[in-house]
Amino acid sequence: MRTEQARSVSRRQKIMESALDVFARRGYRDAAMDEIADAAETSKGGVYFHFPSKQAIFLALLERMANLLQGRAEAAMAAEPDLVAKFDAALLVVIRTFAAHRPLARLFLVEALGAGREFNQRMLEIHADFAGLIERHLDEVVALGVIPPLDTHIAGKAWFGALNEVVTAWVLADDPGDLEQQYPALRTFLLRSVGITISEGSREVGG
Amino acid sequence: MRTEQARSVSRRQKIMESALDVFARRGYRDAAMDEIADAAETSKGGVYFHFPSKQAIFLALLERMANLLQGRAEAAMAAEPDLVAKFDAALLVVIRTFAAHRPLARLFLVEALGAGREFNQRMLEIHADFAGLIERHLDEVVALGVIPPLDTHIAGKAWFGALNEVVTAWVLADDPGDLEQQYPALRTFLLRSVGITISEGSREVGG
DNA sequence: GTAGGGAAACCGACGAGCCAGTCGGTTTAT
DNA sequence: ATAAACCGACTGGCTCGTCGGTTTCCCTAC
Repeated sequence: MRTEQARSVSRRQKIMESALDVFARRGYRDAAMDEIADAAETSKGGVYFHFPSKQAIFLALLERMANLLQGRAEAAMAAEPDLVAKFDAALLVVIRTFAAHRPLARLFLVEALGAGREFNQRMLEIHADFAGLIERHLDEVVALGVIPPLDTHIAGKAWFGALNEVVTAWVLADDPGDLEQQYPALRTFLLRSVGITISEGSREVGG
Repeated sequence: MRTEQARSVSRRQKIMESALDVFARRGYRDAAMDEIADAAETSKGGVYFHFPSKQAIFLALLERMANLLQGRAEAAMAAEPDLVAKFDAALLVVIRTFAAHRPLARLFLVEALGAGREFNQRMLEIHADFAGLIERHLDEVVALGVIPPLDTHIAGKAWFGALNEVVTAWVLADDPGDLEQQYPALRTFLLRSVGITISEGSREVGG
């Protein structure tokens, strides 16, 4: 009973890993269920035993990624006392997560948008969640008087958009360099946009 | 001869309009050539007489849009003497263009990303072109000492990304309001990010 | 410790639908 | 008459999801 459940969970996991791989390689539309099944060393029927549809696999992958990112970012922020340091930690965590998982980043940032109407609503929510997270923290910082008042709603969206563009460009590049190298400049830019001016070297990016 | 060419050109135009409509309604993958043909009041063979493939139609649409936007933005900038005013004009033109053509904006910002690997490269170039345009103008402004030095390369990308996110959210929203209302806040945000602080009312948005 | 029953997990051929692009033939304009 | 423009049935290929059947696993009874 216990072992059966465990096996089922691990099969499910394996299918998700394989699906991620195939989706990342082919894109959502061109990923065939047969190929996902092969990659997971099972059959199409086996895949359909664990997931009701192709869409469901993709959605599950999307949720997992969103939760992972948001969880990591919030944990990183919680661990830092200083407000600017909180921000740095979150930005760095997101950039490093994407840097370490380019196919996944591609899936998340590129394929998901164009995969079909069914996914747009969910993507919109995910974007809004992240932008909202930023917005709330900015509100906090404004309330404490650390930075001058500003439209935090648009700032949240704009920050998210800026980060999104930088990572997306890296994802699509033929010869992507090290994404993390873009962190200092992006950090400076974002901080300045809300009225905090800091010399770039004030925090090391050491790993 | 003259009339024949003119007819051919106008047929081509009509096919592009119809294709834009169908692509915007269904998305690239789900848009059938038969439907495009019907919408253009012609047949599939007729469409294939004017375009070699489905991809080619989409690419033509993409180019047209990119040229239109870039042309309008540059013209708007050229017409303004003041540096900040140039920026305002360009931003406003882009926002208004998208605001007036939501389906087209959807196609350009959303569908194009997931339409297939063939389009990613072109999209990357288009993004880079716009970011580069911004970057060059920022360089100019920095050189004149109007704003403090900064990494204009990342700033170009970030500006583009911020604008992109705001417009994309509007494109995907169930109940999109007036995009142009987001202009003042976005403008303030972007200007502040490069070290220019201006009260929001310093330029009216009147149409 | 092992037989056997039942359920969970798995398999893969098949049905059914979809659609880009082709091509031989037809219309229209000059 | 000639060539550009147009038509639409058809081909070839693809793939999601189904379903009847098979295997593997676990648990109980003896």
